[in-house]
Amino acid sequence: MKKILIVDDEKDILEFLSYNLKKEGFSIYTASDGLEGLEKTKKIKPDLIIVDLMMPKMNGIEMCENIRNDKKLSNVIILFLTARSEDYTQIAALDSGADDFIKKPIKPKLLISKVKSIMRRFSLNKNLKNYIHKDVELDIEKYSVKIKGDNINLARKEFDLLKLLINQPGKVYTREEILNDVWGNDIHVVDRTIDVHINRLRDKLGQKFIETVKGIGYKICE
Amino acid sequence: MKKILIVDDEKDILEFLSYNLKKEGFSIYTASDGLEGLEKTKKIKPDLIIVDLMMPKMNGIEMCENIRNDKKLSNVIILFLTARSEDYTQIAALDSGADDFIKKPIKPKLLISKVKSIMRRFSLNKNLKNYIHKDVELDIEKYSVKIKGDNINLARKEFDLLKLLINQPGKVYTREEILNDVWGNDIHVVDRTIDVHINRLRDKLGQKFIETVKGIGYKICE
DNA sequence: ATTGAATGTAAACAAATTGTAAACAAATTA
DNA sequence: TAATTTGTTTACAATTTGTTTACATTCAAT
Repeated sequence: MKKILIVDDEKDILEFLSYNLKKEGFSIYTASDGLEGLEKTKKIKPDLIIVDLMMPKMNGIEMCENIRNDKKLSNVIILFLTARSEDYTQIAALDSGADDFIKKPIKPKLLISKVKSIMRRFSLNKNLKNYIHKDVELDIEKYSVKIKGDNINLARKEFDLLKLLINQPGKVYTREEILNDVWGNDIHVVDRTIDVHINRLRDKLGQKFIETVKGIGYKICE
Repeated sequence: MKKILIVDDEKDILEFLSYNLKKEGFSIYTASDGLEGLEKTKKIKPDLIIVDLMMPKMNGIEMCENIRNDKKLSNVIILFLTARSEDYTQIAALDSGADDFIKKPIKPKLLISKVKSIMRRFSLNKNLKNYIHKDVELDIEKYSVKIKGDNINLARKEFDLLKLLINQPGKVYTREEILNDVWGNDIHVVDRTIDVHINRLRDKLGQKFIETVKGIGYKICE
């Protein structure tokens, strides 16, 4: 389920947006100022953030800049809430890395349509994602993996396998899931093959990065 | 240079937008109705389209839907021009695949900021004039390549291939991407042809400039 | 502690991918 | 037109990657 973080100092707006977006099946999280918003962004890793331009402590633009400067958060979509069409503020906001605007007063139908539309648009480019977990950094576009900044070499299957597991560190992937995702439905290999690849990954990533869950499958340690 | 197609039936607006965007260094193409817009989109393959919602023959939404249904054109960014903030029209437009809106009356500064911002977001540095990476220097206009300042001679395909790869050093280009970009959608050659050209490039640029990513494709070493 | 299933691991083998040279075709130039 | 350059295909060698197997080890349940 897609996660949306809403950041606004006005309680009414938080509730109004929460209500309307929850109805559409999104997981909603809230924060009431920029600092809290930034913290929750790091913790929750939402798919999309709706943030008010004007807030106490840290305004929306600062928050946006902070997020854009953090490699780990670079995939998130940011929508701004603006009171009126303040052109110059918008320019600053766009330059800070915003993806779109929603103008107050907020109209539910347009809001939902906009949120869905922009998510759809972005999910098209989702194979450009990066994953960072602990010391391991995975760049899909470059097909490269770094440990503590040093490049290491993974064979294709090893890469695909790691890519799957690192999607959700902590989640146990069963052998069946792994076979389905990495090998596909058509190709049939003995499931012990997975073990061999896991083994090779451990050689390259360190023994403690991937954990065995006996009788089930494998997971990446949180 | 980035190509922008502007589609509007009002001549004044075409000229106004053309003027402002040309000043910023974009290549501007125009069309005066949806049908013409669609045709020119296919022919020109612009990076971005600015299209009026209300037009004769084929309106903006229909045109947008047509474009979004064509796989070959799916990367283009579409901005809508709307007369007022007509919410229901906007919803339809978003659902049809629009990326953003510009509201009339158009304010040049905001327009340009918006165009640049959205382009930055969707595609990085394509179509620059010169590329310099390590000792290799590539001048698109002169069709020339220098290594440590010395001119070397590349055949056309070799040049096109290098031009693509050097766009994003480190990014792995799959054989499919390469075929699409260097040869185009229509021309079909065996993909081993790429290997041969890579080989020749290596002979000329040095063996270590281009790296093989087995099972995926090629990339330029960072 | 014993047992047996699950997993780790090394090695052998199989398959796939790429490098490379050479032959030929097509395009360009003189 | 002939000569030259460029582009494509092919064949085969070299290399890398993937899979299986066999045996060792671990771990949990008894």
